Amino acid sequence: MATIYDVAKAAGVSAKTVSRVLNQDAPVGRETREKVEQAIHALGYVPSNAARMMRSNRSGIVGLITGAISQTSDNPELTGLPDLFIVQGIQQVMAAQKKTLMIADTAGSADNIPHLLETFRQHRAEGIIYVADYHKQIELPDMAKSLPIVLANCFDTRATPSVLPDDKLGQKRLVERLIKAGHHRIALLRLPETFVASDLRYQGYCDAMSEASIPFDLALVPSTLQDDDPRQLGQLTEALKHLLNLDQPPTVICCGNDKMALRVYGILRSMGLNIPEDISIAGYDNYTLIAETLYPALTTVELPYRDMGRQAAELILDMIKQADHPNEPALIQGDVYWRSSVTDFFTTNVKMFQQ
Amino acid sequence: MATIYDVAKAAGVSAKTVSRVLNQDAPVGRETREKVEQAIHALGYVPSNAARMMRSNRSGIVGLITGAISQTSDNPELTGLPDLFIVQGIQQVMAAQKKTLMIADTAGSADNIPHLLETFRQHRAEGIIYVADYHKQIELPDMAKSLPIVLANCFDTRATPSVLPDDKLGQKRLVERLIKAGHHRIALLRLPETFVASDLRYQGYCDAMSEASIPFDLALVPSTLQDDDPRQLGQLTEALKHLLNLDQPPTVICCGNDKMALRVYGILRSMGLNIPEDISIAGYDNYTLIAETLYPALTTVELPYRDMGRQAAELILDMIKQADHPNEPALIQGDVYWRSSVTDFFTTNVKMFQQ
DNA sequence: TGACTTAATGACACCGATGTCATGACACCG
DNA sequence: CGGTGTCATGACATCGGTGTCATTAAGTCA
Repeated sequence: MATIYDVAKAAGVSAKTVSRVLNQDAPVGRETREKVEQAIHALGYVPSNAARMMRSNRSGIVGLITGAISQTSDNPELTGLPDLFIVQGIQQVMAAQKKTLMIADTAGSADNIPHLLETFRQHRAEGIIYVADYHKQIELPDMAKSLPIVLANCFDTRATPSVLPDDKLGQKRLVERLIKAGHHRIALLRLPETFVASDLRYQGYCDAMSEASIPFDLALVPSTLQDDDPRQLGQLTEALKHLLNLDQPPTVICCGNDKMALRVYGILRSMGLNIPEDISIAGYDNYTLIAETLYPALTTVELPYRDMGRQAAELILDMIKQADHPNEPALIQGDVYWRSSVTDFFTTNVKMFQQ
Repeated sequence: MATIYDVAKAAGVSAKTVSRVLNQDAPVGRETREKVEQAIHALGYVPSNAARMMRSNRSGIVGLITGAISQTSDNPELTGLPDLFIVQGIQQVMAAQKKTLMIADTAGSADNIPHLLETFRQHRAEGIIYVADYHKQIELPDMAKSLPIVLANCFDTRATPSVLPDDKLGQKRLVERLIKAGHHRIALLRLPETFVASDLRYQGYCDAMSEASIPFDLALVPSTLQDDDPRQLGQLTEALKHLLNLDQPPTVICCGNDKMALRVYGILRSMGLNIPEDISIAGYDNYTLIAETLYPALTTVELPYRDMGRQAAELILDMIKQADHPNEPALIQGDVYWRSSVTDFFTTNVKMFQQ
């Protein structure tokens, strides 16, 4: 591969002049510039990042640790790779800032993290973003303290800067919207309690109900589900039967996530019920593959992954520039996507065949 | 950040000796080694990849170009991010070989590719893998020729080494398995013709039917579908009505992919039909989020993404070592996943509630 | 017209590792 | 006891860029 000296020789100038042409950091004569540019083109010269880095001591590299690539199989309930959208948001910001994103993954085991950090250090990464596959608490090894670090979709006990989805507000907004559509008997099928989001969304549900002065009814919130798949189907069926057999059955069921909603669709239909004529269904996540493909399309709340990614990226870039960092997690809001799986009692026009 | 000289000074030895301890490429006295190791630990020293790279001229970096991170929205039919599994397979191999994977994405536009290649060159990437989001033909800029390159999930007209899913064989195996289960009237709902896979799978279907001496019936293969979402639902409904109204209706319908199968579930149920009692359904892709979550779980063919990734990674590493490269695309087989959406007429035990 | 600025360019050191070569201390062999 | 080989270590050059400083020529101002 050609070096700057090869270019210099070919153009009949000094290496430093070639450097000036490349970086435009000092005036270069028109003719000289053209000669140099020709030589660069002719030789197919591309400057070596390594050499640049050595001199400047700035790598322009931001490290990203995720289990997204090599899927974490510890929780089969959530193997949807949605966290990839976070990576996408990060990538967008990094590309715009001409930073290089170096992605490493945990291969499903947190034990690999120290090794990944080591690799990032070797490459002189300027900061690190850790992305979790779902909203959860984590604990990073001490080693991670020497570099600016941002957590996305997770948090720890040391107040490491983090970016999180606002699950509480999201569920609250959904329920508010359901109430506005004329629903009063609103059921909530919670995620397993092991998920941080489970409790936050429950709080959001309670807040919305209480602000609308609808008395809380525990019968509408069956106990949380187990997360191992084979049993969930049976539990779901039980929970649904329970809800449907109430004196005042719900008019709408909020599912813990879109995947659960997909299951609920199947079970309800096997019971001979139509959605949304007999009962309305809402999800959470706005996992579009499910939410938009289901028939009828699913009303749900977005998990604002891309936004979270962008925020996390901007945060780490700020922290790299100034060693400053926020103390509170950034909560990112997700919108309600209103689709045809929920009846709006105040809209006569019930669309049957619309996506 | 500490340098090798800092370590040398702290340990009272020369930089070269520290280097020897690090690389274990020459004998070092026991005592000296311990002093050096202590100094490394005390200073938190991590060797600079950039400096190493300059000397050795080997970066250990493999570049990866994909639209997976920033989703390609040009084909909303397939926005499932499945190609991420390919990246996962690649990552596995690279990590095992201690190579660093540098991931860049096209941000949805092929125009960015030259810029990405430039960046990889600056980092002195030793080879490049291009990953497509679905099986398709592509055309890379000429620029790409100077570096070893492997295409995954796509191919070009210049016989660039590539790794592809064996769509023909996959569909053939599925149909063979259906026939073995007692099905003779097998319908195929094809993907839009714009997809390479559409035709290959059609061929696989025909091969299996003809090898089983089942006469080909065009009525069982309605014309391919359009790929714009809103119209597809209507078309699907039409196609299904057509199939169900035949004198000899199919006992099983093969859908172009799992997502289409998800739609078909919804439509058939709204017609009052039960799966698989009234009609069996099969998909393609083994998109587990759909295939395993659907009720009943979906029989489908795996798109062997992880394997393709691994193959592509091993191929590029071979090409880096020896400038050798294969002329024929590597076709990767995917298994049939037999689940409860298809009736097996030779098995009395029809499981109803099993995933 | 002399002092001073600005443009245009090159010589040289330096960033942090490692390859090459040299050196001194022993051990072993005949 | 001198020659040869291995161990243990250091001095120094080198990889490919860029920062610093020097130099020359040309233009500007009082």
